[in-house]
Amino acid sequence: MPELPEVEIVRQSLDKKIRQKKVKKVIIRNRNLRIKIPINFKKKLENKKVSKVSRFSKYLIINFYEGDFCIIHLGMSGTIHLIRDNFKSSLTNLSFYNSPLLPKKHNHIEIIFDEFRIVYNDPRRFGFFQMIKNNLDLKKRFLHLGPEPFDKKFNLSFFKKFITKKNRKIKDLIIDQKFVSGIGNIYANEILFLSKINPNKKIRLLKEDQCSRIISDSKRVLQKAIKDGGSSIRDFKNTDGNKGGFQDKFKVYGREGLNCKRKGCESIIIKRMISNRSTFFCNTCQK
DNA sequence: AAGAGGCCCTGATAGC
DNA sequence: TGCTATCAGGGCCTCT
Repeated sequence: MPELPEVEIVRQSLDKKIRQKKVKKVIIRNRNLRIKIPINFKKKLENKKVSKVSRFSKYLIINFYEGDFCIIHLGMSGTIHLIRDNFKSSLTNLSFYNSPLLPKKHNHIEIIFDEFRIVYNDPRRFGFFQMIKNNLDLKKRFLHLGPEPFDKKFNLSFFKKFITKKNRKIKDLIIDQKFVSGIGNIYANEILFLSKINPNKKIRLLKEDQCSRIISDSKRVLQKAIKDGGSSIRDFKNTDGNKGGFQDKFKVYGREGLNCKRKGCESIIIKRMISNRSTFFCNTCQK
């Protein structure tokens, strides 16, 4: 669920809250995430001061003045919650668990600042936290990933390098993070609808203008999602991506059996499995 | 060696 | 009511 736009929205609100703040204390409630939280994790975070929160692809990056970084990936179901601590004594008791904003189960990590804490919740445990010790290691960490859709490197000549003699379906290519990073299943569906390309289309059969179209529509769809989601968040409410405004604007995702939204098209949206993911499209206007 | 498919995990929902 | 099956899909892994 959290794809690049959702992660960017979390980044913006998190950055506003914790920039220039010092981590006072870390509590590990449950170490079991995709990467098990190591014993020394607490030590590596405590007493460090946040310079900013950045992002690459679907990864949040907490930058510290000490020169190291904390990467957070939300996986499928990770959410970050801001809980205000009204009393200093709440550092040692659990009264804040009465907050209606905080789920009762699956809270894994708490990072405590003065007057508030952020709580990482993740029922399915596909997310993870990881400390990175310096800039060089951070670069290495993302070396296997393709450019973001907004990157100048994501252009026609780059695209064409990936399509020679390939028997892959276009849907499979654009959710491949080694090709372009940040696009997940939902936005892949939306991008291909906007581009009028059938998700089953073999990439070797794509015309040049269709490649260009996919490139520009990727940028367009993600940028609009960020704008819509960004305008709907205030303060730091539940950062579940589905709470943003974009889900009402899906043209195809989740719309199996409903009318195609393209003007003049009278077909209905169908659902097929492609690359083991649900794929929604109009078989009439997506060629 | 590219591409298909499986696995990790829990919650929501469907069907009997 | 309570059971089982299926789906959700990001990233990584294995198999052919």
